[in-house]
Amino acid sequence: MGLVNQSAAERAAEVLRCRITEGEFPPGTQLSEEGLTAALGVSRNTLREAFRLLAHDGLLVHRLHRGVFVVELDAYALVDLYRMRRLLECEVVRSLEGLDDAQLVPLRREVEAAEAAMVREDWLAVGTANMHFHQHLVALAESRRVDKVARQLLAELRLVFLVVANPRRLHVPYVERNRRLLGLLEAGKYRRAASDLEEYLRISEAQVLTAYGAAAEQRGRASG
Amino acid sequence: MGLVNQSAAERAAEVLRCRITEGEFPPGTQLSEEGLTAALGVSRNTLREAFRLLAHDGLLVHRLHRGVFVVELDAYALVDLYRMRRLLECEVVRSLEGLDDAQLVPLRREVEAAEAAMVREDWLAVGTANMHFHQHLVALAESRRVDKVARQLLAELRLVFLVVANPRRLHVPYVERNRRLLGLLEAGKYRRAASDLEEYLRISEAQVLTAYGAAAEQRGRASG
DNA sequence: GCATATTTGTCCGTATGTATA
DNA sequence: CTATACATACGGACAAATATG
Repeated sequence: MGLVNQSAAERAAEVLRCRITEGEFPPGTQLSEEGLTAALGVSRNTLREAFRLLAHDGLLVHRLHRGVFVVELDAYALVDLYRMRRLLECEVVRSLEGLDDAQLVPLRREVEAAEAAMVREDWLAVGTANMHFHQHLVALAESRRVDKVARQLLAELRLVFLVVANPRRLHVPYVERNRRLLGLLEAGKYRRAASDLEEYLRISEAQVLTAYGAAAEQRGRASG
Repeated sequence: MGLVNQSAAERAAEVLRCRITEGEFPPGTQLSEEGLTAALGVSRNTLREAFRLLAHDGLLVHRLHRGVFVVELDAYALVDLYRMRRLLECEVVRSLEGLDDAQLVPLRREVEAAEAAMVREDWLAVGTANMHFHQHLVALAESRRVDKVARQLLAELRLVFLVVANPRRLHVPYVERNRRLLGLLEAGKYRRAASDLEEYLRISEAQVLTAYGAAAEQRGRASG
C-alpha cells in the first residue's frame, strides 16, 4: 500500500485538506466516517488518524460521539486569528534587516499574479495570490515555526473567505496595499512597512468581520 | 470505555505527555506500540491516535515504518524555538497597555514560587516556576492562539532542560530577571520590559545552546 | 418519556511492507 | 541475501452515545 514517503493517513488528510479549502465541504459540514472511507479508499482507522491531523491543524473540530465537522469560526475566533496575524506578520517585518533583493522575488511574483487575476476578474485567484503574498512575507523570517503557524492561520482564514459574499470587495483593495508594502521592503523601510502592515490588517479584520457577520445572518435565516 | 468527557486517545496522550515531560522517556527514546498498549490499557489504534496528537504538539516525531520517538531538538531547532519565543513574548509585552494589577497576580505567584524553590535548592522546581511565569506572561495578551503556541514552545523547551546538566546554573539567574520584569510591568513600563525581555531571551538562548551542545557531546561519547 | 436506528468510539485479528541484524 | 521484528494498514465486531420517530 504505502508506495510513497507518506503514510496513508497523511495522504488522506492532504486530499481532504484540498477539498475543504476549495469549498467542497463548507464550514459546519459534518464529515461522516463511513461515507469518506469509500471515497478515499482507506479504512476507518486510517481515516480517523487523518481527522486527527486536520483537527490539530484547526480545519476540523472533533465533538465527542458526534463526529468531525469543518470548523466554523465565530467572531471571537476571527478577532483572535487577526490578533495572531498582526503579532506574527508585523513583528517579522519590523525585525527585518539587510534584505537580499532575491528574497523579494516570491513576493513580487504574487503581487503580479494578483494583478493579473484582477484583470481577468478572477476574484478568488486574487484572494489566493494575496494569501500567498503573506505566506512569503513571513517566510522572510526564515523560521520553520513561524512558517507553520502562518500557514495554519491562513488556511483557517481561507475558510472564512469561502462563506462571505462579494469576494471582489474583499480581495481587490489589498492588491495595491501589497504592492506598496513590497515597495517599502525594496527601499529597506522595514519599520514603516511594519506600521503600514498593522493598519492594513486592522482594516482587513474590520471588513472581514462585518462581511462574515452578514453571511452568518444569512445562514441563520436560511437554516432557522 | 469512555466514562469521561475525553476520548481514550486524548486521555492516553495526556498520560504520555506527563511521562515524557517528567523525563521518564528521555529525548530519542522510541515508544513502542506493543509495549505501551499494555501499559496504558488501550488498543493499538487508540494509541496510534494518541501518537498523532503528541507528534503534532512537537513532543514526538514520526519516522515512517520506524515508529515514534521522543523529539530530540538539534541546534537549529533550538535557535528556531528561541526565535519564535522572542517574537511572541516580546511583542506581547510591547503591545500591552493599561494593565490591571489583578492580571499580574499569577506572575507574582510564580516569581515567589521560584524564590521559595531556590531557598530549598529544588532547581527543577525553579525551572518549572520560571516556565509558568512565561506562560502567564503571554496570557496577558488574552489570546487563545498565543497561549497555545506558547504552551507548545515551553513544552518542547522543557525536554531540552531535561537533558542538560547543572540545572541550577540554567534556572537560578532568571528568577531575578523575572522579578525585575514584573517590576517593570507593575510600573507600566512595557516598552522597557519588552527590550529587557529580548536581552533576557538572547542570553538564555546562548546558555542553553552551549549547555545543550555539551550534553549532546556527552551522549555522543556514551553511545558511540 | 421511551424505543429504535444511526453513527461514533474502541478493540481485536490478520496481512503486508519496511528496516535492521 | 535471508530472516526476524516491527510498524503500517485493513476489515470486522461490539460497546456506547446520540439523534430520531
